[in-house]
Amino acid sequence: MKDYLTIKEFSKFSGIEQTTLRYWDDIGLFSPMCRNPENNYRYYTPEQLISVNFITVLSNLGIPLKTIGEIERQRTPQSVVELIEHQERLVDMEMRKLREQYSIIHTRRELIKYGMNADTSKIAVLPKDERSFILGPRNDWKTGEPFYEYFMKFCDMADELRVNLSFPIGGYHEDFDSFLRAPGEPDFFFSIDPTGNRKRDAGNYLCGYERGYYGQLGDLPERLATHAKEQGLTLHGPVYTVYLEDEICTSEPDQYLAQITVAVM
Amino acid sequence: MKDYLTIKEFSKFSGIEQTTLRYWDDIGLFSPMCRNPENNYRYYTPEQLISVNFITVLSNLGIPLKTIGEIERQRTPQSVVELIEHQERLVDMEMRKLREQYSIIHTRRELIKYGMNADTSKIAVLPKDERSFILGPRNDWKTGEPFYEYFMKFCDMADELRVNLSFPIGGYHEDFDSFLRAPGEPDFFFSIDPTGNRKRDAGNYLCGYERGYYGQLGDLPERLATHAKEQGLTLHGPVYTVYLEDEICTSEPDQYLAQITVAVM
DNA sequence: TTGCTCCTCACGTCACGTGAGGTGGC
DNA sequence: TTGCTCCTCACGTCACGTGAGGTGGC
Repeated sequence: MKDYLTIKEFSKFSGIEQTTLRYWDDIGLFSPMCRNPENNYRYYTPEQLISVNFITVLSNLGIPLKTIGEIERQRTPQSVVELIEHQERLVDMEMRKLREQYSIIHTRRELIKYGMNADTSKIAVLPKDERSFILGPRNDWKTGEPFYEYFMKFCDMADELRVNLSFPIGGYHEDFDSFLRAPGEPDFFFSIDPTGNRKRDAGNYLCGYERGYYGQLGDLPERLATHAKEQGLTLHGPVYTVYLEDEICTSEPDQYLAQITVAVM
Repeated sequence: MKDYLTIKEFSKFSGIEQTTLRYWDDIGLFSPMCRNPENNYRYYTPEQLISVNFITVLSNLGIPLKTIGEIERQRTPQSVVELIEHQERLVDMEMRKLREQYSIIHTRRELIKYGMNADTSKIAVLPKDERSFILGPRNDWKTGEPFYEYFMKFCDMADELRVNLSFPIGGYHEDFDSFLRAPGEPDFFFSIDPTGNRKRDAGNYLCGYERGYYGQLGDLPERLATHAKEQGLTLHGPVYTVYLEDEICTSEPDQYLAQITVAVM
């Protein structure tokens, strides 16, 4: 005949830690129905197993305990419905955020894995899947202004462009000539965001790699040009520069891995 | 010609608070490229805008800063891929949890709203949609053993039954006779979980309400029986007892709102 | 006596947030 | 002088977690 539960029992049935129950008691959020006056033991009722659950839910949803206490004190069906509707919207936003975080690390992983498995020593024509991205504003390169000025402009516009800067960022030259003229000065930056409005179409791409710090492509541009000429390839459309391995997966800046892709007819 | 960014500028471009940047510097997680020796001002490079992003992502995913620091120090493409794969699984679990929390508050809201809009003064036959639930173990009522003994058994088995106790819980009588014999002693408890394996079918249900504390149904059982007899209704299948308003939305236990439903032929 | 459960303090933790008081260049 | 940015140091916050030291019933 158990009409009261000790803190241990209550903890077991509710799944809430004893320290948490004591803390909730201390701050006046949720207290045992009574105490043993002799030894001050806490005694909970089985009914409290039900009422504690809503606190757990609200707490899991990230609502501060103080707020939960205030809600509890003045709850009515109407106010609880409004609270829940508000929380439903917040959970919805949280889910969107999580999906985006997932997408970011997933995209990152794909790039790194591609780099790990690629034969980075040679230039080749390879089939590529469609990939979405978001294009930034045009970079008007002026002599003297350094690279990062343009990159920071891109960062500064991220909010407006609805770009999350945590997605990998690449360089976009309008055509191969533009790339050859200034490989380190892309006409645009782009964010490799799978929900982006632009697409690099599926198809065959001339593809080359070079290890080194940002913008240090060595003789890769010339090698790509020579390869295209020798093989009689017609290059068309934009040139994409993407770093498959960068500061995220290596601490040696001269080991970053750049990938250049440009569509062949 | 900005080759260095002040903490204010870096904060603006990266979206990270100045206090956070100082804290990350203090704990050695992420420090400015250099300091002004005279006034100790922090100076960041534009490249750091890129490298800080991954820290933000990992932190957003809930990885402790200490762990992020350890990862950073020994990162290789291989280890980062493994880390990301691990995180993808965690994000997946987090999304499941969020969906469940959403489902819990959504179910709660539906019940409360139903109670608020219902005409609780009269018994009526109403069409009901299909509803899923999870049935607990059978309660073998013995004289002397109080209600909560059985309820606690249900709580105790929650883990095995894959029942999340935060979903609303109801009473289930196998048939109307069983309900009439002992309205406060359901043959089973059930959890109103939309992903449950059992279903209360869509169809017409005799439906009555009563305000009062758990199990205090007053003369509702007899009123239901009388109504069914007068209207020539044949009741079949289980009787569901659900509290549409309970301690979650009111602080007055005698104002809880019970709803009884049983299918009519 | 031993083992177990409970108690109350007090202090630690994590990732910052918030002043307080002071500097330095225009 | 005023306004602005930056600094350090110290203390606060939130929701607990972790002992330390002590009680009480079988």
